Amino acid sequence: MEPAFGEVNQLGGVFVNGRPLPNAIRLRIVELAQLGIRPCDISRQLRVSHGCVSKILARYNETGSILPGAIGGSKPRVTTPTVVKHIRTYKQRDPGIFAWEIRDRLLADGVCDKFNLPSVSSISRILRNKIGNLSQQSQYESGKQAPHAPPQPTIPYNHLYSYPTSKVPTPPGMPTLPGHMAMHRIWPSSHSVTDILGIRSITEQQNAEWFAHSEQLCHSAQHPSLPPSHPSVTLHGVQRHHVGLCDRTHVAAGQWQCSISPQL
DNA sequence: TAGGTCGTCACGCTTGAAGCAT
DNA sequence: ATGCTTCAAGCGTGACGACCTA
Repeated sequence: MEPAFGEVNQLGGVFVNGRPLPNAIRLRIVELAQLGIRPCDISRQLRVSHGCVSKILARYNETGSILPGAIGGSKPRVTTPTVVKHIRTYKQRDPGIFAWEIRDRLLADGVCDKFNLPSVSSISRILRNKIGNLSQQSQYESGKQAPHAPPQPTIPYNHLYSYPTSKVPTPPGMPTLPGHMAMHRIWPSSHSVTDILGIRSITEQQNAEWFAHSEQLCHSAQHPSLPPSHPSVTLHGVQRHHVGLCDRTHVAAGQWQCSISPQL
């Protein structure tokens, strides 16, 4: 089956319906806005719809993060963290316990009522997916951690996109600042828009244009306070120098690394 | 007044967890 | 136990209307 290679919007930009824009573009939107460039100009320059630019900027202003939200899934209607915790406890106390027994105990202990009681299959899934390596984990724990095979970092529920584990996830409690979100992350695996679209070369070229163009826009934009050649831009406490804001050598759509060092 | 800008929303789409069926 | 379906979340686009400016 031939995969869909995205669509082209009215501005000539390539997008995948239903999928978020690459982080590189999202960051560019915020950066250009920080430079004082108007959203309509950003929209035209990045070939992203005005509504999208507006939405991303609004989200950034509200949350301080440019990252897209977690797509898919549904709210934990029954298997809440508390329920999972109790299931884990039951399993630890009695490794041979059956799913239906766990279900009964959840009800008996008042952890759940008849309305939010997980099904047996749900409990089985929890046991398999979330507590499946319990015995292995407890071995590690009892043995003061295995020297190798470090445990996966606990990903908070409803986390944003799970990025490849080789990349550093945003620590819990740490605000998702542009500097941290850090474009050290790459776009999700096979769903990478740039990979799907095969637009890396395009976006690279576009980025080069953006840098050149944004420089012009810096001059033309009503932002006289910004020195045209080496503006210092602060993104939520993350100050960056140089017009490009990122090392050009690091620019590659979807794998955009910025040399950002938070100013402490 | 015309053209540009901006915020908002409906739409069609993707995604993934929960729940159900086999 | 496994595979399928359902559902709810988020995505970007495109269009609309209100507002602003020359």
